[in-house]
Amino acid sequence: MKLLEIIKSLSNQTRLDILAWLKDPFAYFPAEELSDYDPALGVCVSDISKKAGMSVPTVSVYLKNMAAADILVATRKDQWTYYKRNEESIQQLAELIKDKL
Amino acid sequence: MKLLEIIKSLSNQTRLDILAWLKDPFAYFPAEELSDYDPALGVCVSDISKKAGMSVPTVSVYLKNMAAADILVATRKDQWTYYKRNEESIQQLAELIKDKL
DNA sequence: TAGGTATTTAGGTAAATACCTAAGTTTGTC
DNA sequence: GACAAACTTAGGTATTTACCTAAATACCTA
Repeated sequence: MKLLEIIKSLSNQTRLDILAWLKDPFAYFPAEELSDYDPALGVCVSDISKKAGMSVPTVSVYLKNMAAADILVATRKDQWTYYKRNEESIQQLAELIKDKL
Repeated sequence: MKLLEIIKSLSNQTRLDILAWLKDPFAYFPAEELSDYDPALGVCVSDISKKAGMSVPTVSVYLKNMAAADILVATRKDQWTYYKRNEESIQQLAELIKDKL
């Protein structure tokens, strides 16, 4: 668990927002986009970029970095890449801050 | 507690290191600098900058930002500014990540 | 008031990050 | 194979951050 990498992957508002949106997709994404939502997969890049109001490439890189830091998990399926939160990592991060930081 | 501000105040290695050094000053600072160390105050700017191997102004700004984010507490005494960790804030941060992030 | 030490503020350059558009890749469908 | 949809990679500009030196401020002591 590389603390600095994680912190950097979280150090802008959009990235923090994405994490919040993915915590409860039904509260933040339009129902029609979630018609076949699978919690094991998460939400696809274009839906997230739409929600963020940013270009797909920008958001794609954000997500990729967050996945590299192990805060998100990416799953490629057909032509989509889905992202979901890595809850275990997030809890580990909390523990690390609590005990080690 | 402004999460983004806190995260930004922690998003470089030196700042993380400072937090670690202040957790156990006797393990990281030369004994002679700590001859009248007071845990209620912490360590002064110039000692921290020496330990970091960076200029005093650079470290002064780091410390100031971390204090603005409430992660450190600054105390001015005579011509020195001492910094110590804000343990309560750090625990709050851990809780926030655990429950809200 | 003069001079010294500790710190902060200002101002500058270099590197990193934020975003975009355009171009390429992957995968599915006709 | 041609085309479309979703995504990634490349490449560019603008803003932010890193870090320095120089100058200003604060506070002590003679």
